[in-house]
Amino acid sequence: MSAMNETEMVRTSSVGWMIQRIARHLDREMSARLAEHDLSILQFAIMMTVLETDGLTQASIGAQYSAPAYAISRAIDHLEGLGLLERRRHPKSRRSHTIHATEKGQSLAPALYTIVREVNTELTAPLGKWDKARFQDLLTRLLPQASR
Amino acid sequence: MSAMNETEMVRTSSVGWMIQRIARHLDREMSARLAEHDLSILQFAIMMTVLETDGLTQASIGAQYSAPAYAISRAIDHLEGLGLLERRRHPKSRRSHTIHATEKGQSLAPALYTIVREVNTELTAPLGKWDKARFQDLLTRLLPQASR
DNA sequence: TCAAGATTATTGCATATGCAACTGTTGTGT
DNA sequence: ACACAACAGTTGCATATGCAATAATCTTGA
Repeated sequence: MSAMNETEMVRTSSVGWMIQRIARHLDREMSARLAEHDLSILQFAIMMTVLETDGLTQASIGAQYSAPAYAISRAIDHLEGLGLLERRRHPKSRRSHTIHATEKGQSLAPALYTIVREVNTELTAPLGKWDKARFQDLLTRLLPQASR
Repeated sequence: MSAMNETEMVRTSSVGWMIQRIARHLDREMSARLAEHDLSILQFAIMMTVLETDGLTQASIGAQYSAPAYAISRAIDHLEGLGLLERRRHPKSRRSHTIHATEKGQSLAPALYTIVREVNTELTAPLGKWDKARFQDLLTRLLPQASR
């Protein structure tokens, strides 16, 4: 404790600081792997969302990540340009679209799953099975807060 | 398990996915509070680093976050413009600078500490004392990986 | 010693991102 | 039915960011 100034104390005791560090590493790792498919992280996240639930509106996709509407709009422009998704008219409302994965989009799924699994495996390598489960549980308890 | 497709399984079992979610929330939270001081998150991180260790070179600051040199360069331009830091000639090498907090920079420290503490308190609110310590320990074990 | 390569920092340019304004549509209250 | 507010999505513009090229300096090894 003798050689530690206040800044260091604030930093080393900060859970947020550590999470940011890890997240930035994950960002770089994911970006590097997604570049091969010409996808940004947000575009990837949207693909995953649409693969999980077909036919969502842009607004409801955005709500999942608290992402602003314009970001979703542009990301879907890109994904539509790649032929992975398509906008269809909403059956009930003329101002919204429903978003659907194309054949090509669905065929990309396995590659995306692989990326997620690999990055996760690498990240959690230092943890044993028990610790990993515990960690996952702790994160889950923090998530609802983060989604507000 | 019946109503869960593969995408959902990949997502919900992904530690990285959860960390990203939490980190984005933290980003927004921090950015909002730092905006008042006209600081980005990187600029804030650099301030913290310099407050912790005075006289580092830009390269060594960058190494802390695996941040590219140009990002440090421009962030320090900004911080110098605000009068929080200053570049001085390195005593041994004419191509590097040493970075120092000004009076004004040092006087900003308490405000920065407060922001870190508040955001952390809010984040870890759902955890009890024991869980929080456990969480911190787990993160610490993942960090070395993330720093590579 | 000195040429070749590595290091430190900066900058021009293209792309990405955030904010605010805009269009078109739907909901609400009178 | 109508005016007005709220909502879904898009886009122009300014700023931020990433990449590659540059300049200056230092290190290394023949």
